[in-house]
Amino acid sequence: MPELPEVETTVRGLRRNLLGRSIVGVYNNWPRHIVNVSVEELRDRISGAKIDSIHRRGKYLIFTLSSNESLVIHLKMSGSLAFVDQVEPTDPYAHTVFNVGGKHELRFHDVRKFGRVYLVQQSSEIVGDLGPEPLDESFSPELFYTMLHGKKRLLKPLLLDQTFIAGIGNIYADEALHWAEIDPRRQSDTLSKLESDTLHMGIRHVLNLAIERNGSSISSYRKPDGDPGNMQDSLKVYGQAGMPCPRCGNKIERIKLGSRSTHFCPACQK
DNA sequence: ACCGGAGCCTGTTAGC
DNA sequence: TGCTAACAGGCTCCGG
Repeated sequence: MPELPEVETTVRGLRRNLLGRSIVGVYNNWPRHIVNVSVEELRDRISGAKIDSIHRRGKYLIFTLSSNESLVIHLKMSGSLAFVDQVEPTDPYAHTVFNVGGKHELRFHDVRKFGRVYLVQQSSEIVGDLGPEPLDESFSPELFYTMLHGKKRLLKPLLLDQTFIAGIGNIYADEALHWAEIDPRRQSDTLSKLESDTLHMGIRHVLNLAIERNGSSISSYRKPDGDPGNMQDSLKVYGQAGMPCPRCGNKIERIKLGSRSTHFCPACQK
């Protein structure tokens, strides 16, 4: 589910409420949620630690603790994080819950249980292999062109490869390619400099717009305050198979690419 | 190096 | 209306 914009929205929402608070307890009812330590060890090591900062890297959330360790969370397909008053009714899908500051909880709600929690000395142990951040200054059009020509792969699956570029998922890959009028079935090293520059712009445009709109809530994604995002209403191709392309009016198609559903307009994406 | 398929889970939706 | 199969925003592992 959540891609870069949804994770970024979550991070921004959590910063407002969590910075400076101490973790006082951990509850878990699905041990596989927590990857590299037991629930007991996690509880022992983070209880009493203060949350010093919250960052995003790709689709990971990184909580830096005063104990000099980092709590790293990946929401995977159906995860969301909610900051709630402890008196809120129990959520049966909140498989991991952090008690923060006594009267509040950070609840990791995750219906499909794919989400993961790690406790590490250095966040690089988890996020070290990720590709560049698409919204960073350092991710230049020139760098992107070089990256694309360093591979011979189908464009769409390449954009989903987190070691190639971090944070893009199925929705925003399709949206960025549509914005740039580029066919998702193209080979990465066949893009001209102009096409590469346009796709670079499309990626940034689509991600920034989605952040501005607090992400896409197609089914389960929620902001930390429980409200949905708004970007789902602005999607041009994702989930729009059979509908007219908003740019040229031709029918949007859905195909499989890299075993992921891919939505595009065969008329205006060349 | 790259691709496709299976697996991890459960809920919702499309189709018969 | 009711059942079944397909599908879902992610990612990893495996074999070819």
